[in-house]
Amino acid sequence: MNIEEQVELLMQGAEYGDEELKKAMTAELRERLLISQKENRPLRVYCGYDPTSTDLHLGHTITMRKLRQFQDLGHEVTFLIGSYTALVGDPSDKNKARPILTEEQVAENARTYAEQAFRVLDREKTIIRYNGEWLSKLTLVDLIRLGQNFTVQQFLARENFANRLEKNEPIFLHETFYALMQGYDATAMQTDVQVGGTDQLFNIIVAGRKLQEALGQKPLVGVITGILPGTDGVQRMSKSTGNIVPINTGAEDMYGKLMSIPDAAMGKYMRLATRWNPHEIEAFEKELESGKIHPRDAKMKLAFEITGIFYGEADAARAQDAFVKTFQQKEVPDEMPEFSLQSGQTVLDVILAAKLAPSKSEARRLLDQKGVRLDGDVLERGDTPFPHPGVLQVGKRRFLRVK
RNA sequence: GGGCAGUUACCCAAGUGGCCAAAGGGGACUGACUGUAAAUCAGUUGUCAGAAGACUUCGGAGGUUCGAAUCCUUCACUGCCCA
Repeated sequence: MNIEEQVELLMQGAEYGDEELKKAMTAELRERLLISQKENRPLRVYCGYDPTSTDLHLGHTITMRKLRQFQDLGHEVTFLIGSYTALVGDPSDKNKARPILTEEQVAENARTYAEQAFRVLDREKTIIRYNGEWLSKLTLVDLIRLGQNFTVQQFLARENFANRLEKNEPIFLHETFYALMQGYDATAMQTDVQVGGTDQLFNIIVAGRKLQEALGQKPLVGVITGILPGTDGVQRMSKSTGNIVPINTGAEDMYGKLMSIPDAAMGKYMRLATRWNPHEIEAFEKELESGKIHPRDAKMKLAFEITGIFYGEADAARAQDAFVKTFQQKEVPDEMPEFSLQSGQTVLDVILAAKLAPSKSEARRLLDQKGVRLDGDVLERGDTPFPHPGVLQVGKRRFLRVK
């Protein structure tokens, strides 16, 4: 791959919210890649992760995908665990301050976090570090010196602080430390390139670069990945919005969730979550536009690709198969939980006992809405004894083999 | 430290004594249709009861009242203004 193609790939899906900044970063990246090639020295690339939760979703992995691209091009990638920054809680893109975690929680989370990350990253080529390594050594004097590089106004100008100020929501003093700490990470590792989401723009472009300059280092290139919309296709994927594609709930679930994204969101998913390069995506979109490829089939290909990244091709194929059978041919899936019918149990009892609905009222509602079927026939009543063994379907997706 | 405002269901948000299990929006769920768990349309969305109905819920705890999400006291948390 020549340098120009590399730049194109590495900037795929990047968003800066400002054309000038994007141009500047693209130019700096090109320059660094050229130097790297000439000096035969890999670039030092990192992205920091705060192990504030253990359940990763697809949105968490887009920066990992970006790191992987650097890895595949032979650069040195550090998976930085924000063991210390997590103690502060990143105020970025939050309308509320994050809860502060204990050191034990952070350590525990970090382990599971890294484990899941290796489904995207190349384990052999990844350096794992903890920023407590250097942050724990900073003294109060050091912190004061770092603080001298910034003004309160710079922080207040940040969108998320400005928003909170506007809405009369609290901004805690310790939240301002976060950017300083993250900026210090960049200097401690003598970073060439830092990857992060748009919510990290300030931390990377302002804090990181500025501190590096102050300490006599060449300011890093920030690769700011765009936002991956959730399954609703509009809002950013996040747990609190409830629109996530979890990466740990099985191939079938992932495949299905991906098939539920709106057609319009496919472009973002291709650019941010797949292994496809810019040319492949362009060609793919052309086929889609010209009608050569059906949107449904396009989405299936996309779902297959992403599921394959996390579970391998074999499992992705099985998931696709199950999806086609269940939703396109409306067949009953091969595998489903089983339930042994006990004498005297009513339809409601079975639904509840098998946890197909959270409460009796909910189960009744499903019955009323004709959402409960036994071997394909709609069950109208819930208070009657369970008719006969068979396949019980609740809604479109929940199946139970009653014996 | 003083004054004022706020805390409502998964989230946002209306409600200022009975007509409130609580408007509206988002999300979620179900059905129809389809190209798919896209889009669109319709419906549902506290718990229990076959139903009539009963019970629990509006930051926590007490109280006033025949009756409280709504009034009072107090505690906790948050914001604003003043110091």
